[in-house]
Amino acid sequence: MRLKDLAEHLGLSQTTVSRALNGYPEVNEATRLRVAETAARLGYRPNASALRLATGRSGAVGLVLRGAEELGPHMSEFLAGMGGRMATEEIDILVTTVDSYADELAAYRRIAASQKVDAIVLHSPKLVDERVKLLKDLDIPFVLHGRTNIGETVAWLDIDNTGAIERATTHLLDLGHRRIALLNGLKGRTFAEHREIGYLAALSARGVAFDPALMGNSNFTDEVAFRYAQSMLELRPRPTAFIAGSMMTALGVFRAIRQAGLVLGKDVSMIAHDDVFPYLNADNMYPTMSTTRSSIRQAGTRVAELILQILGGKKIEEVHELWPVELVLRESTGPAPAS
Amino acid sequence: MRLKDLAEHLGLSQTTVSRALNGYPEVNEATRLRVAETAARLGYRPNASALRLATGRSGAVGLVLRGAEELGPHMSEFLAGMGGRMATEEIDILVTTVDSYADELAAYRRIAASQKVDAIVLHSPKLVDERVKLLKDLDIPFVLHGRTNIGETVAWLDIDNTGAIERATTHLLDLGHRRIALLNGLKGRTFAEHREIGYLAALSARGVAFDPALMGNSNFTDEVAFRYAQSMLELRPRPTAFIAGSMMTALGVFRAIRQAGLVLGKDVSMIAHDDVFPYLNADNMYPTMSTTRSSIRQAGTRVAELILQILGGKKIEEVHELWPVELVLRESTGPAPAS
DNA sequence: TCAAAATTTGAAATCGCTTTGAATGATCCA
DNA sequence: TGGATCATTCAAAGCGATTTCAAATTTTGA
Repeated sequence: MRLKDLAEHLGLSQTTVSRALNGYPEVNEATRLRVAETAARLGYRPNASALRLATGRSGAVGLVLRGAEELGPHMSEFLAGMGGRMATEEIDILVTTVDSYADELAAYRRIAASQKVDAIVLHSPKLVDERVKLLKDLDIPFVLHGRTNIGETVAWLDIDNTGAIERATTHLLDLGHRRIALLNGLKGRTFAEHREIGYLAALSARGVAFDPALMGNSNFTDEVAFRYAQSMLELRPRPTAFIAGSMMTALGVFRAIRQAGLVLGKDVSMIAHDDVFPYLNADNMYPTMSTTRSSIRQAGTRVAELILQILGGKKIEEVHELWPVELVLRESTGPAPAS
Repeated sequence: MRLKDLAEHLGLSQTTVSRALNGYPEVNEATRLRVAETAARLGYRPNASALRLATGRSGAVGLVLRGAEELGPHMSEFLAGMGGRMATEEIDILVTTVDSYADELAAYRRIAASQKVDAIVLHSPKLVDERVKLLKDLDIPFVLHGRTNIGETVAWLDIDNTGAIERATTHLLDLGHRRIALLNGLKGRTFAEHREIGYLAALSARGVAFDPALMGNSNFTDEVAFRYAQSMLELRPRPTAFIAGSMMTALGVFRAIRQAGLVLGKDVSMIAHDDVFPYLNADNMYPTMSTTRSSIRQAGTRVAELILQILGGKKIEEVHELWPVELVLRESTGPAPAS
């Protein structure tokens, strides 16, 4: 069913039908009603490609993922959040997976040149990230989830990683812990660097020396976390507290603690960063897990909203949001054991 | 940069340039080279919308997700698998999220009517699933991940859930277990029903009575699994073995076992179904986890391949794949404790 | 050597929509 | 009553590619 067919069916011109459906003012109200009713009855929908060609808008936003690493639980939550918001505007999300960083850059070039999307969501930035420059050169609107390239004008939404980890660390220090391990994200990623800054700031504020052996940088998988925690627990004196970068990490640390014959919340404390996965709940762990909490799904929803605003004409220098992170204390944190 | 610009730049007609780029035979080899070189140098890419309109192919496949529940770790792995394969063909994945089942049906209608995708991946089928009929009516090619509507001609790829759980159950019976709990997926979902069939078959083959109190149907979250396992472990006689529907479920069961002061692999055995998440490894658990294993990411890759075959003209009645599932025994399974 | 065949190129139609600019008829007011 | 204004409608021109059909040029073969 094309517009032409519908128009013939109605005995009207394509022009009028198109206008009627798109809410232009210069069409008789009775006609509009008749058109709307018939279109609905016949299940007419404009052909997406034609519509895009005519309007120059693709009705989609792009998301490029390095498949293996990035399409994990964090991303799927974020995606769910974005999807919810975009769905209400009937905007699609175009997911492109690539294998390498070079491929990622090429993917942006391709997407931009072929005009497949109206905007892009950029994510997992490094402190200095050339993707920003590329997207600017390509002149395609984008919102960054995270922060990068201090000083450069970019639309972004980020959580206060520094503040979160600083508070968590300080809290552990308050409880008497002095050997506090940090299982952080990959070196170079902005969020990981920010967390490190918060961690170091808290330590130095109390005059506690930083021990590089107590910091790990890796992906957030329970496996790597297990290994890290295991070897850290063999140190003497061993750490009495862990700050885990994600709930997945927390699971690994958890196992290592138990395997070492220690009790979480008593011998060893832990605070994990909780991105709020619906299937992995800090409140339902045993013992319940103290966390720094920020819903990554909500962030996805909001990023979608920001994209819509930018497409609506809002200036990117006005689009910045730094979300506070709450510290929720539960059973996994306790006073440092007497040494 | 439009085709027209490129053509002018080259002093050729759009026709010739288009042909040269698309590998038509009737163009001089020297010309073709010149065109290809210039196009590459200038970064020309055909406008996706125009190309789609002209060819009638959208170059995308659709995936409709009920956001909240479905965009979890399983789906993101599957998506990563699909994405990898589709990327090599420069086919996009269009992710649409919806809130309800009714919305899902409406989404398919919309997608089909607006011709946004060339094919659809249908997933998470129920034993009887009206979405199949809808997609057939809409006359849009699709591949089903899973199975449904026995007897109906559909292209599908599924794993042998029945066989997997039957073997797992049988193995536990062999170890002397008689009270075996099954934490299954949602009632009505094909895979869950298939697993139940395998479970019941194994029990009845050994003359072990089925106890409804030992079966749970729910989503695969560690939280629900924890609750189920917790209450099952309060039964007397209590279950001595668990079959967990996923690795997330296993984590919950794990915690419940430990909370009850029991030891996994000794007091209680467990076999979990492992979809092979890169961030949650059965080999690295403590104790290591016995599993029925089948990579959902590989399934995604293969489903993408099947879609390409169908788009290439392969008949859907020739597209069926039933994948065997391996049983990998590790430390979480042991002989039933003397009662 | 010259008509026929093969090679190479291009003009214009097409895909299905939006939107510009013009036309039609109805309404208004002096 | 008649010119100006308003409200509706439509024909046709894009949007940027592919593809049909025709034309120009070269090559072939008797």
